[in-house]
Amino acid sequence: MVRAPCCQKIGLNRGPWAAEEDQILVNHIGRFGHGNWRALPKQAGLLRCGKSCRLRWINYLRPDIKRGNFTREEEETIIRLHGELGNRWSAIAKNLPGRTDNEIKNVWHTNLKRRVMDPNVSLKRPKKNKQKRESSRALDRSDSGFSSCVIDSSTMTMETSLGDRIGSKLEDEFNVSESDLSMDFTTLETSKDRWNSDFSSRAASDLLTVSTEISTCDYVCGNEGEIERFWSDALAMNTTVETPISPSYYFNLFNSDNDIDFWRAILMDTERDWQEVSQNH
DNA sequence: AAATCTAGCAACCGCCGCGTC
DNA sequence: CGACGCGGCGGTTGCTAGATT
Repeated sequence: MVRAPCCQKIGLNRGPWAAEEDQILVNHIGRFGHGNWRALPKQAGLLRCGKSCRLRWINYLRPDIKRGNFTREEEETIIRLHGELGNRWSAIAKNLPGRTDNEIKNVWHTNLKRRVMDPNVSLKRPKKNKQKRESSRALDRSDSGFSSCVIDSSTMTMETSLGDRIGSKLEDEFNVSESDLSMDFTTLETSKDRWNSDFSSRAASDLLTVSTEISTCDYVCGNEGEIERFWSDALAMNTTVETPISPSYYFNLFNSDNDIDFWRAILMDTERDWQEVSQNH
């Protein structure tokens, strides 16, 4: 007896997922879980095969997925584990929380493999203003932009999972030079002097509204005197402090985008999480 | 400005291993 | 023990956006 195909493909949707399909899948799994992938699409009312649903959930919709560019540490881990394990992507993924085997496989083939072949090859910078596919933008809940702001006696480092998006924005619109950004565009590090002389007037209130626990109030960088107060408070602490940045910061940063609904959705989705983190901080 | 090339990555395909009957 | 069903995995494809010519 010939084994039945994994799904009856006639009449089923293929290709990129629509926002409505994502929503249905998320809602269904949220309510009932995913005990049986094959039965799930029928139960949920999706015109997809079970495999497609499983893949979409695991690689994209799962709430614990970490998006954004891979950090240098993650890349080193992949290279090291690939040396030990070979193309066992799922085994490698187990060592990188929030990353999927598919994503690791992609980053290996598009970037890391060449670097391993030729260590002299430079790190490729992410594309500027890269747009996600329409279907993928629909429910980009995991691209929260959650971040940290680390302040020590002489520098401020902002780190973001928004990767090239924030990097491109900073570079293009606020005259932040490449030297101030990390290779993967996830980190902006600046000295107090450079911040004051080069960034604060230029970036003004568009750039930064940092709401942190160290402050007990908001620093609206760019307003007269606020940046000085920011640094004087930071310097007075004389310690390294790590706190989350409010998603409002990103909303302010990107609020000139045409795709305002997209960013508003991210804001709404993450503000709640951020408040929880802040309360526990 | 248009055409072409390239990189990134979501999604598909087919095979495999394991559990069940 | 073998057939079957299912989930999981790795290889590959093909679409899209950005870069280059």
